[in-house]
Formats: sequence, structure tokens, C-alpha cells
Amino acid sequence: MVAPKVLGEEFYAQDTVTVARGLLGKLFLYHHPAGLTGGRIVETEAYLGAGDPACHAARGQTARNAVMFGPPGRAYIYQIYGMYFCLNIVTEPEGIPAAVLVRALEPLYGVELMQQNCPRREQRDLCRGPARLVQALGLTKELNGVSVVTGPLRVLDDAPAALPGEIIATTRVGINQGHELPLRFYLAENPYISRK
DNA sequence: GACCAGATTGTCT
DNA sequence: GACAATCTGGTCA
Repeated sequence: MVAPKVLGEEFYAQDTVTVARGLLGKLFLYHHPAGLTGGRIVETEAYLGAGDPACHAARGQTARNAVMFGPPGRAYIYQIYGMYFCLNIVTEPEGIPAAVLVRALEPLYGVELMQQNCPRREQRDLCRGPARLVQALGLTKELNGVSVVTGPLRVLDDAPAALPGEIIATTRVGINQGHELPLRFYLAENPYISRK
């Protein structure tokens, strides 16, 4: 197989919707201390920055969302509901606080390790949902702000011969504001997405 | 299968 | 003090 290439910072500097759609089908990998974990990105959501009421950065910069104001290609990992974490990748040029939320992966690498992280969970459910995939991959808040270009987290362009099905755009999940916008993207008819 | 309530803690008002 | 880009387990049909 051809050596997959790591997506560069210029990919993430594009507009957020382009990056969210472009990430579908890419490989997301984490060089976990106990081994490699990761899979194919099958579901994302776009958060557009200051003008998007659902975005954490809509009301200005804070200690929590500071990573989104930084350069693109960084991981933004935050805790939600006291017990879960969500993984984002910062987009757009530095100073524009936008990001793409990675909502679901198709598990491909380190499946045994991921099942150790999530006992009693079917393989199909390992990474089906933003908090689940963070837990399965073994990501922690310590990784907040690390580069996905040069750090232990990587996104590879594996250039799959054919994306299975087309890309569906629909509304975002779990938010109260801005939910009328079609900013959630997933691969049609993929069994690993978090919700139809 | 659909719907509902609880868990649990960092962050912001 | 209220809330949050969620998940799990319970109940009812």
C-alpha cells in the first residue's frame, strides 16, 4: 500500500466546512503509550467561530477555548458533562476561533487495545460518538493543544479508492443554539456513525 | 424501539 | 450557582 501522507497545516487553514467534509474518510491515529489506536473518520461537525452561537468561542476567548484561537492543526480537547471529553481539530488561520468536532470513527487500528479501554463494548460501538471515541483511543486532556501535524496525534490521507457512499449534511447534535444549520457531515450508509 | 432521568466536574456568570 | 458539542441504564410500549 502506498505510504499515506500526513495532512499539513495548510489543509486545516481552509474554511471550516471544507475541512469538516475533507476529513471524512481520512485516517485518525493516536500513538498511544501502549500502542497505536485509530480509525477512519466517518462523522464530523463544524463550529464556525465568533459568529456561531453554538461555538465555545462565540462569546470571546477564555482559558478553556484558547486553543481555538491559536494556529490550525491543533487538537482541542475539553471536558463535558463532568465525565466525558470531546475531540476537535482547530481550523482556519490563527485568530479565527473555529474547529471541527470529530464525532465518530470506524475502528481500524489497535482494536484490541480500544476494547480494553472500553470493556463490554461491541467493536461497532467503540468509536460511535464523540465521548466514546476519545475514551476508546485513550485520549486525555493532557493532549489539549498538541499538533496533529507533528504530535502524537496524526491525520493521514489514505486516499481510499472509493468513499463508501456519499457525504450527507444535516443538523448538529446536542446543542441548543444554531441547530438549524446543516453543519454535521457523515458518510452515508456507514454503520459507524453516531446517529442516522 | 422510544423516551426519560441521572451521573459528575470544570468553567463561566 | 447554573450549565454543558454526552452516555448509560432504566421504564414503558
